[in-house]
Amino acid sequence: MNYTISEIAQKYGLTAHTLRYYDKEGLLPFVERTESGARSFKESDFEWLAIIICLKQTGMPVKQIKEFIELCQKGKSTLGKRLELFKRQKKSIEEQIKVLNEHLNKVNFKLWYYSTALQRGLEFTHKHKKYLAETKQCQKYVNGGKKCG
Amino acid sequence: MNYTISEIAQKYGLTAHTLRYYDKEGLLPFVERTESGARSFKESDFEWLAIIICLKQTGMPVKQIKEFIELCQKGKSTLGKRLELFKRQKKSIEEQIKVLNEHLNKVNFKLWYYSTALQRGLEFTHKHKKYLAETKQCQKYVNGGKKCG
DNA sequence: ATAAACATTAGAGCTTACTCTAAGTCAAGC
DNA sequence: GCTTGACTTAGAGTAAGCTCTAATGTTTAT
Repeated sequence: MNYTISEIAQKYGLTAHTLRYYDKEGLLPFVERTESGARSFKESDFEWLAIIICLKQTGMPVKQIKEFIELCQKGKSTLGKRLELFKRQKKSIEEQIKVLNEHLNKVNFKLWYYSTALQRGLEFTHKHKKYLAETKQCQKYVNGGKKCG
Repeated sequence: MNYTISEIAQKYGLTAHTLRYYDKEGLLPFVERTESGARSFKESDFEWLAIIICLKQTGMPVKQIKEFIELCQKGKSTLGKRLELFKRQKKSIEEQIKVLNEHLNKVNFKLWYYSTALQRGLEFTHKHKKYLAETKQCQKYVNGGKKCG
């Protein structure tokens, strides 16, 4: 079973434009063509697309994804390099998650701050003693006592 | 104690250019100036900078951060809107973390795949029975049985 | 007092990742 | 046979977020 570019675009939540752009950038060398030149995706391409989208969404630039695809094309002599690439990407994702969790704490603090302020109908200032005391308490709550923004 | 733009740039891992750009975009209306016109940051600006960087790193565009800063400038009548803003941002961050965790699974699978392939000195094909069996096993291991890539 | 090392501005330029347009080709249905 | 709609390409345009330049001014150190 073969698929057109717009079927694939829909399946992966992209546009046909974007897929052609990826192709032009060298991300889709595996995609075959019909006699008349139209791209013809097959089931075995799905895994490629999934990994491209994964790398994309974890912040890898298009150029670097292209390099990975090229490594894959070169055969098993590049297995080591590919392993290294994924080790780096794993570290990068873990770091991103860590940063996001820290920011989530900050946002939780702001949520607490604004909902408390709203409840009382007044905006606290940083000189407000009660605010300071409660801030400390909240900090304890949201991130185990570390200082937060 | 007051700080120059490059001191602040260094402290927050930005460039002076970027800080001026943020200022131009309306993100730093609280920054004061010296007699001669140079920006003069003070300690009370640190919290602003921290929250701007937090919103930035959690994917909020500069324009939207500007809107938040403007809300803050308008006083307590905007507390409700600010609360809403942070509720949305919290959801957004949680979604980002969720997506990254899913991708981390995919990357862990690739790590397992490449390190196994390297150990044996051969690249598995998808028709390889042993590969398929082990893929199933690995999938169980990395994400509790959900299909991955 | 003079040079070096900062600061300022407006505005141009760059990169990434699309996003769209124009002009054309091809296959299917009426 | 002709229209419709999906495909193709090259290449222009766009938006975000910087990044840098040029011209100028100010502060600091010798």
